[in-house]
Amino acid sequence: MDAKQVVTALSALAQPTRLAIYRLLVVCGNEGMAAGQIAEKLAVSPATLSFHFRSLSHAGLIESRQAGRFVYYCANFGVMNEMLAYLTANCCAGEPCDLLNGKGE
Amino acid sequence: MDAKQVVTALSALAQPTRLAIYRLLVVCGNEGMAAGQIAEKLAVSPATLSFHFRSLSHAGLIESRQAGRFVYYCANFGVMNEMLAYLTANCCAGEPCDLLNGKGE
DNA sequence: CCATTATTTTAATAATTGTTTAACAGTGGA
DNA sequence: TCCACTGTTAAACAATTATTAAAATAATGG
Repeated sequence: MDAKQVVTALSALAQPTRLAIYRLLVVCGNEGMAAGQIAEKLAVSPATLSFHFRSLSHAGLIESRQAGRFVYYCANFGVMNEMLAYLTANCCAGEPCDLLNGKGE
Repeated sequence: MDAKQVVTALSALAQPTRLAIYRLLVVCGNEGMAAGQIAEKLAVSPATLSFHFRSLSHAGLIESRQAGRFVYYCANFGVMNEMLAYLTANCCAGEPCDLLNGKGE
């Protein structure tokens, strides 16, 4: 994962509505949740929601699947893991440190 | 850490120059690096750099200390850890899962 | 097929953000 | 004190982004 992709992912999450969408989907796990249900839960208009889905999808943070009339969205954990790895990699020039809760070094 | 703080932190990192600054400081560890050295390394004008420092500082992601004429900046790992925790918390409704590389549940 | 429900697209507007230039403010040495 | 060095601040501009409403597309069941 390169810097550009990380910026795309961070930008996608750096917005209150999109962060709320993502958090909701993280909790839902692989089942995901239908777009309409998310709209209702977060009190966001369908058009606005769709706009934000696009941003999160483009970043690879969420995925969708159609089921009947409904479109289910779910979080893609792989991209999140790669992003976290990028942010914390090579901490403290590789020297032992306890700064990153066991993720560093 | 609440959603608003997380959005602030994510926004701060969601920009190529600021992400580069942060990555550089993560590698530097507690020593940090002087503003001028960062400007040179990243080929960014002092004014632009200062603008971005402000954003990162406001988010709590970096800290500064004056040493003579120089201002040293270093990463604040605590805020990063809190942000990561927020993003991955309560994954899959708390059910066992391997989606978040051992950080979930 | 047609009516209904669900979601996306488009276009317009308002708000936010990044960069540049120039001026300003500390620090330390001559 | 004066001066060079470091870094910050302020104002102006260009570019990007979020939101809304309206129209368009897609899928289902009668």
